[in-house]
Amino acid sequence: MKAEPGRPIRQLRRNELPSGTVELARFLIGKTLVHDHPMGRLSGRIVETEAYPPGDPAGHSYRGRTPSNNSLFLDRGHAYVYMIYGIFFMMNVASGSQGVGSGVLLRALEPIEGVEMMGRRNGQVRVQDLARGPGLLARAMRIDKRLDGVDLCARGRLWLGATVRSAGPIASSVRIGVTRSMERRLRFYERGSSFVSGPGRLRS
DNA sequence: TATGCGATATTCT
DNA sequence: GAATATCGCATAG
Repeated sequence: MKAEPGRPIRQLRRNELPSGTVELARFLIGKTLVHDHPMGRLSGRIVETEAYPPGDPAGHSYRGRTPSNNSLFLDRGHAYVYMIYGIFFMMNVASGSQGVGSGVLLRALEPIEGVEMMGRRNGQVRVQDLARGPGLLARAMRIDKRLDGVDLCARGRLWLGATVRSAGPIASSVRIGVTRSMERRLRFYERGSSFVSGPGRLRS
């Protein structure tokens, strides 16, 4: 892997994270997700998120705290990782205070470091597609259930970093794939980014 | 470009 | 037994 940045990425402190779920979802656009993997560093610029606020019928915390969704109830800045459809993992950033179930789903990244390791096999996969969509994002970043509950603001393998390149205009839309509260515009993305997921009409 | 469907495991009813 | 915050492939327009 090529050591890319001239300057180390600064880790975000918890008190820099906005306390509201929607605010955090917006805030995270343009920020960095870093995984210091044994095989090398993987990092990417967050370009698409979705908010799942407290009391949201579409949120995993809606029916109360269970062993599987416990991480959503941690203080903001903790990772909630779960498996879906038996195949993919999804990563969220818990957004509430201790005991409040809410989070922000990370939906797409612009790969920065470790691009080769992100599963680009013999140039078949375009860089734009490596982390387009929440399932692909987790796969590219080598995120699985073992990272569930990790504090992204503490020293560890997985953490949130400050902006590397400032974000362009941020647009919003309805969320993708949800079947409840379908009208709420809780998806946020960097307008014009070619790394954003979803159908064309939800990317501009 | 848009829509439909199968694969697959865990959780909850 | 049903549902699921998905993806990739197939097919049609």
